[in-house]
Amino acid sequence: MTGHLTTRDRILDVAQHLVQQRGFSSVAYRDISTALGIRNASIHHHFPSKTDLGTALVQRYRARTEALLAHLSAAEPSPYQRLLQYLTAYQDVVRDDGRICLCAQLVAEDCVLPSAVQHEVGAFFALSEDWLTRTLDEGQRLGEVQCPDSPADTAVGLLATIEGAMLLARAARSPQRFEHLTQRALAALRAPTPRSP
Amino acid sequence: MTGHLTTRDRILDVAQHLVQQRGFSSVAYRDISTALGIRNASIHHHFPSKTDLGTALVQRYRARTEALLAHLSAAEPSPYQRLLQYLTAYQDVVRDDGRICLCAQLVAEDCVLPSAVQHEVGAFFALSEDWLTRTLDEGQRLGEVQCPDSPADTAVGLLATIEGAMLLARAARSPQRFEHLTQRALAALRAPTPRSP
DNA sequence: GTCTATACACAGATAGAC
DNA sequence: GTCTATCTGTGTATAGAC
Repeated sequence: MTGHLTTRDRILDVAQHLVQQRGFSSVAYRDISTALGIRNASIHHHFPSKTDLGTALVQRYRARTEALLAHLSAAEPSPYQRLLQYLTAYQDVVRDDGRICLCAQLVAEDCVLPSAVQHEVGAFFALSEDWLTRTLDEGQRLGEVQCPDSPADTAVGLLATIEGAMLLARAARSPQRFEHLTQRALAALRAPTPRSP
Repeated sequence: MTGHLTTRDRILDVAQHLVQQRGFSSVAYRDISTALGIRNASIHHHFPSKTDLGTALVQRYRARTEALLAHLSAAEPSPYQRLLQYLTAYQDVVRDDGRICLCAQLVAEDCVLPSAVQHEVGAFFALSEDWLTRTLDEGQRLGEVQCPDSPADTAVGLLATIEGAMLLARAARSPQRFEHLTQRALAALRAPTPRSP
């Protein structure tokens, strides 16, 4: 369905990839334009200021995440499987070029970001937290999941572990570290099967 | 014992504070010099290049952390209390001006850092992980702590939660969020008291 | 919508006087 | 050890031709 991407979309794609690696303030127009074989001025035509670029970046990221989470909730009946697939999405990112969650990267440089970007980042985490809370809650009611605390507290704890695991995996230069860490965290929440052998 | 700080030390103090807020690449010589009422050239006299400054910064941070952990191990007999005091140190940082762990901040901009700094950051996390592992292990042998997995795996999970909690607290602009999150994570590791009422 | 050319601010860094 | 003065590179941003 995506045979032809507009220049605007290709700018956002490259920019997101680079920001996930280096951070917003360490990505220059030059980096994006050379990667695309265009000129700086072309980027400014689509995004007049860097603030505009940053804002579009997080807005798209949040909207896509929102869509992914809604899709998971609709398509996968098992809450525990939903959580596994949620993790898989992040694992794919971490495995690729030392990237991490866009918003984990952005929140690290929070105080030098345009306020519009700051607010979108906050909204992203609130969104993730809500979805995790609802999913854990449903999983618990179905007997698939066992939360040590309330679903809401467990959700924040899980989210913190996931975001922190990206940092540790990057420090260790080991994407595997992220996978091990998060899978263990999720396994700890699985309810014991009612009565196996 | 610290009535008079050398200029070098004062530069490092201000620089660390700023880097913990904004990140290494977003801190300029200008920021440090104006904060101290000196000139850029003076900083260059003590740290010829920014790489030198960054390296000295993480080296000192790691050495101080090493000293703190050694002190905790020596001064506090209860492993669980040691963990609580470890958390307290981070809580003080998070409460102050939106700062986070220096190395959490640095690892976010890992790929734009001088390699000497990168390696020190890796060493910091390895150090923290080792100490947590030993402390959890001892706590488990004393019956104070109950690890869901091996002490080593539990230590990495705890460290990830702590580092991630800093990011979430910053995004939510709520230092309290860090405290709640980490205290819950630690409480989950406390072994049930043998036989209370 | 993309280009060339350029303006302007600020970064890190160096030379040399005091 | 700190200063003034200056160099050089790079960043964002704009004007205007095609």
